[in-house]
Amino acid sequence: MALRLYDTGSRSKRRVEYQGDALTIYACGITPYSDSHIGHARQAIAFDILVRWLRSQNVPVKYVTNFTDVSDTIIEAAEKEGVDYTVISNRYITGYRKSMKRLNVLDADAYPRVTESIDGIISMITTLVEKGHAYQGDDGVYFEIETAPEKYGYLTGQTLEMVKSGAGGRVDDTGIGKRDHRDFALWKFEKSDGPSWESPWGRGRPGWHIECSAMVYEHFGERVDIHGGGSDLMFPHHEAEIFQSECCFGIAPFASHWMHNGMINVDGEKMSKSLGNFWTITDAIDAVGEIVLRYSLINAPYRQPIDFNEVLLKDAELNYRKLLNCILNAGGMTDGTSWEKYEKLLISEEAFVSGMNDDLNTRVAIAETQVVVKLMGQSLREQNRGLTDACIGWLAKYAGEVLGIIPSEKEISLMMDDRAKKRSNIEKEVDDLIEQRRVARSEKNWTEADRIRDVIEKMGVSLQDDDNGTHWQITGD
RNA sequence: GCACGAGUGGCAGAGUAGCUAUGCAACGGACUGCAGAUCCGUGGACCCGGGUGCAAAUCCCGGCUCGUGCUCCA
Repeated sequence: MALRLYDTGSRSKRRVEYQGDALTIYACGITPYSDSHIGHARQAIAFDILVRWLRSQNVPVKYVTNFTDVSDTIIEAAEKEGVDYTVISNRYITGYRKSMKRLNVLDADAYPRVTESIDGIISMITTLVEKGHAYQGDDGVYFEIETAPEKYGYLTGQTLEMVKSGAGGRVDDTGIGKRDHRDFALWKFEKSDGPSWESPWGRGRPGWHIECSAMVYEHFGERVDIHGGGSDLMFPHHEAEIFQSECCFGIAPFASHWMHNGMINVDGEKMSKSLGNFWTITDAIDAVGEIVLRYSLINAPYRQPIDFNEVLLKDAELNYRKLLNCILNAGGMTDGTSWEKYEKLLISEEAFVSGMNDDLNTRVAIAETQVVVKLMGQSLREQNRGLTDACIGWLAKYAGEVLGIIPSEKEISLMMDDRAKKRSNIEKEVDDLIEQRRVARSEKNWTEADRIRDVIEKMGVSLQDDDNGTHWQITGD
C-alpha cells in the first residue's frame, strides 16, 4: 500500500499494511456527558479522511469507534438533572451522531458502548488477574505496572520515574487501593447507587481504559492495524490499553500503527469551558456552516495543532465559496466524467495522491483542489465544456469523495433549483432595470446608471459588463 | 523538572538537501465609463549560532522561543 502514516509508537512515518481480509481501524470516541465540541469533530474528521482515502484506493477497511457511555462525568450530569445516566449518554450520543452526519463524516462500521461490552471487559480482567498482571485492592481491581515495566512510555517516552516526580498532587486521587500510584483501575467497586454490574470481584463498573481493549478484541481480535484518537489520549489511556491487551493475549504490538490527531486552540489559547472560548459543534456550524467547518478543520494536516480563529474561518469560507460557485456555475455535478485527457488535471491528481499518501497531508490536498478550482474558473470563462466536465469529475472524486467538502448531488441540485427559482422570480424586473441602465449608460448618465446598479445589487444580483453586454447572476447566498 | 512536537514571506500554512507550494492581503496589468467579479503577472520567507556537503529552510550539534502531555480530556 502506498500510504505512509506517522506512527506515534516508532515516531516515524511507516507504510500501512494489513494482515486479514480488511484493514482494521479503531478510534477512541467520546464520553457523552455534554455537547460535543469542535475538538471531537476534528478527531472524527481525521479518521473519516483516513477511511475515505483508503476506500478510494480500493483498500477494504473496517472502522470502529466507541462511546464511553458510563463515567463519573456522565453520572454527575445525571445527578444534577435528576435523571438516569442513560438519559444523559443517549442524549449526547444522538447529538454527536447528528453532528457527524452534518459534517459529512461517514458512519463507522460499529459504535460499541461500554455498557454493552461488560462481559468482554470482565473476561479480559479475569485473564489479567489469572496471569498475575492485575490484583484486587480495597476499592477495585488494578493493573500492576511492575509486571510489565518495559512497556511503560511506549507512546510518550516517559519512564516510570518521571511520572512519579512530575505528577505532583494529582496522583493521590486516583484510587486508594493501589500498590503503586502508577497502577490503573480495571474495575471500580460500586460506591453509592450509581450504575453497576456484577463481577467476580463484586459489583462495580469498568475503569476507563479496559473498555477499548475489550472492544477491539470483540470486533477485531487480539490486535488492530491502526488505533488512535486525540493526542491527549496517548497517556495514560493508550499506554494503558497496550498494557492490558498485550499482557492479556501475550502479543505485541497490540496496534501496528498509533495515529493521534492534534488539538485545537482558540485564538492561541487552549480551548476550555473555563476560558469561555469553547465551541460546540452546533455553535460552530451555526456560525459558519457545516462544510466550511469541515474545510477549516482539514486546512492543516491532522497532526498539527489548529488555531481556530477568524482568519482560518474566513479563509475556509472564501475557498469553499469559490469551489461551490464553480460547480453551480457549471450547472451542477455531472456523472463519471474522466480527466485523463487533460495534463494539468493529471498533474494535480498526482500531487493530490502523493500528498494524501504522505501521512494524509490534507493541506497539500486542499492546495491542489484550489488549483483545480482555478483551472475550472478559466475553463468556464472560455466556455470549454470538455475541460469543465473533467474538472467536475476530478473535484467530485477528490474534493467530494475523499475530502468530503462538496455537498451531496441532491443538495447541489436543490441549490441549483433554488437559484433557478430566484432567477425566474426576478428575471423580468432585473432585465427591465438592466435595460434602463443600458439607456442611461448610452447617454453617459453615470449617476443614474450606478443608482440602478445599486438597486439591482440590493436584490442579491451581481452584474458583469463585457463586450457582449451585461450579464447577471444570483450572488452566492 | 521530564517527555513529545513546532518555529517558513504582512497573515494562514505545505515543503525536508538543488526545480513556482497553495490561499488571503499588497502591488502591476487585461476587461470596464467607474466599480465588482474573473483572469494574467510581480515582489517578498525559511528563529539564532556553529558544523557536514559541490549544494542546507531541509541533515548534525548547541542555544532561544512557543505549544502539548505528565492519571478529567478528542
